[in-house]
Amino acid sequence: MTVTLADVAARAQVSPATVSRVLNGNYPVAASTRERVLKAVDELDYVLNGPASALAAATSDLVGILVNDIADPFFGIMASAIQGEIGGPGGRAGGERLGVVCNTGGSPERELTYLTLLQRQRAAAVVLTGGAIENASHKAAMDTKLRKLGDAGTRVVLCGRPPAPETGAVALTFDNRGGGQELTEHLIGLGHRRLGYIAGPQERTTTRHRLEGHRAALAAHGIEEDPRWTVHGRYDRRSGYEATLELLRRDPSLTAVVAANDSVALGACAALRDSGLRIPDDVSVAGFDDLPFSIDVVPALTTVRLPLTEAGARAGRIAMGREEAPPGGIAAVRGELMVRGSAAAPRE
Amino acid sequence: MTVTLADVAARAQVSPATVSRVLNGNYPVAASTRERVLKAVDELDYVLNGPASALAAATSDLVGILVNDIADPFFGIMASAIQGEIGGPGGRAGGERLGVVCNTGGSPERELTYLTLLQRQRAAAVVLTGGAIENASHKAAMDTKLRKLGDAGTRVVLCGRPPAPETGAVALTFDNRGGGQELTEHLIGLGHRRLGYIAGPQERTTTRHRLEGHRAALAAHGIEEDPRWTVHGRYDRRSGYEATLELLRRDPSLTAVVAANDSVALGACAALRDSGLRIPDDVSVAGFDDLPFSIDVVPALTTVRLPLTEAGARAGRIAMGREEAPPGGIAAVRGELMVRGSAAAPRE
DNA sequence: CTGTACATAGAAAGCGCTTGCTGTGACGTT
DNA sequence: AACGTCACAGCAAGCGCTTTCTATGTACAG
Repeated sequence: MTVTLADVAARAQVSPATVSRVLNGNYPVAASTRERVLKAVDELDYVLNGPASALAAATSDLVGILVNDIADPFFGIMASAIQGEIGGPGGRAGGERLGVVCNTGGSPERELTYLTLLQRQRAAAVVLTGGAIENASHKAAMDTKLRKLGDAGTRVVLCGRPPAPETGAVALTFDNRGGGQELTEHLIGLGHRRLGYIAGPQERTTTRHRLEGHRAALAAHGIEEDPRWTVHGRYDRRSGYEATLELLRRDPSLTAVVAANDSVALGACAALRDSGLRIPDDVSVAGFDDLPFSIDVVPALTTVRLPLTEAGARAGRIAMGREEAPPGGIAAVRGELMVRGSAAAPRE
Repeated sequence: MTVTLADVAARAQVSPATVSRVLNGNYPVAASTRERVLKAVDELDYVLNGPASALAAATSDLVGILVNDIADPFFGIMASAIQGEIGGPGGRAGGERLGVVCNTGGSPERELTYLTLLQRQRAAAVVLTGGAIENASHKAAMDTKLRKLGDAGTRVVLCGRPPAPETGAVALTFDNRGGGQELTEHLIGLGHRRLGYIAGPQERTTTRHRLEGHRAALAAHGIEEDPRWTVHGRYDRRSGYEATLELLRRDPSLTAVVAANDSVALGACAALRDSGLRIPDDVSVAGFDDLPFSIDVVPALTTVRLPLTEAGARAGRIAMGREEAPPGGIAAVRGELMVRGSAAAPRE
């Protein structure tokens, strides 16, 4: 029914071994033989049996990409960049690799489940994106899993995630703390003294780091933070809208709103506008990430640019063994402050 | 080094066959035995070897999801919904399935490559989302591939794609044509007579169908279309911005702009605003898809709601064999006109 | 008390591929 | 002229699992 290696071998009048070697190209095969084999492959329309090959070779050509929320461009962009680096040559077969993105939905269980599934498939590499969940037992379980994956020969890369020492995973970490600090310092430099902050979900490293940066900036300038100025929410637009309304309710004298990310910032803008406030005249707004739409909105968003595409591509290359891991297995990726129209000096 | 089925069997004092049966749960095993096996699995921290199992059983637990652009929420939402339905029970193992999303980037070659890779992995199912590319030779190649996949036992589902008869694939098709027509008719009903249209990329079925619907509406109302009123672009915000500027340049008397999708519509809004035009007072804007942010922008977008989540979930269920395919293997999914603030009667 | 049916476990034959090792001619060397 | 050397090609042993078929023990009926 299905065409196998043996069929191709028979047709090309060679042994299965030879066919395998032609397909994998890691053993000398005479040009004429190779040609004959390729012709047979073509004529028979042969498709390699992945599982069989993975079993025999003890590695597969699967590369897993874990994301928190596939519907969020933040992850979409990274996933896209990572996938872009997968599929080129570099592996045993010099062949295509199947880059697969797995959507955890931010759930710790699913994160672990996917890792097991990937482990089961003997994935060639795994890239984990986005912040981690701060929960001791989950972190321990993850670390164990990552170490096992690594031990089994799967290359593990963390992209935009805090490092996990002891697991052998390479980490490309976003400097969320530094970015957050720089952003808030910019606002303070503009003259703002009463700044609302819309944070992401609790228990996520990204949320905590950005918030810490924000607070460090306040502290550095002797601004005492009012607890009412911080609201937690999700990393989406709607959440930004609601949180802003809440912030305004708590303290209408706020002159700036710093959002956990650009989507949230967009929601914040909408809420401010709906409340009859002008941006940046009445209230300044700042985001984080610099997603593509951020330069496009009105007014353009002051934000911190995270090199999502570059970091993703690099993570992909490292995962493919095409680029060396940074010294120590850890590299911090800095954000860049993008000064645009949504933030200006407060009135008078 | 790695723990195998045999190790578990030895530890549990049973045969490998029994362990396999416990794990797959499709053969009677005495409760006490099962317990012993599971205990051994746990103690040894055993992880099934996917490739080996796929080889022996001639099926794998991989489910492929093909998307055009993973960074676009349109696809992200569908992918998310599809994946949500994967992983539950329903398969031979009652076990987890690995839902993997593959990003084609709209490239015909990559589409085909991914399909081959999935075929190679003996995927359990494949869901293709988004419009197809209108190119005879590519379509033929795709159809051949899809038929082969189907013949090999892979369930193939098209979600938001035109049907591919003869391939045996189940199709859930969005009624882009009907939606486009209804939308434009709404605008005409409001009194608009000069409508610009920002279409998506040429050669995509989605683009063509929406545009056809738009034109059908114009024709139905005896409006002769000016060729200057249509501009083609990509399905993103920036493209909408540029196309709108172009439209305005060509004919400043336009009273409405219909966009290929919501992202494009957002870009259009920005361009209009930057041109000093108010929405909807000076120019009405309409989108398509009703992505989450569309209700949230200012003014809220009049658009056609496509039940992305529902359709994706249904496609996922069909792919998993958890829901029956629609009669004839084809179901049309209708869009729903969402009347909101971005479109109003033209002035005077 | 024997015979038949049933429930459960094991033996063993692959699934389709990779790869270490073993030929086997064709060359080049002394 | 005899003998390494090399470049290829083939043999065959698995990789770790599933599954058919068979064996065994137990229960129940006659």
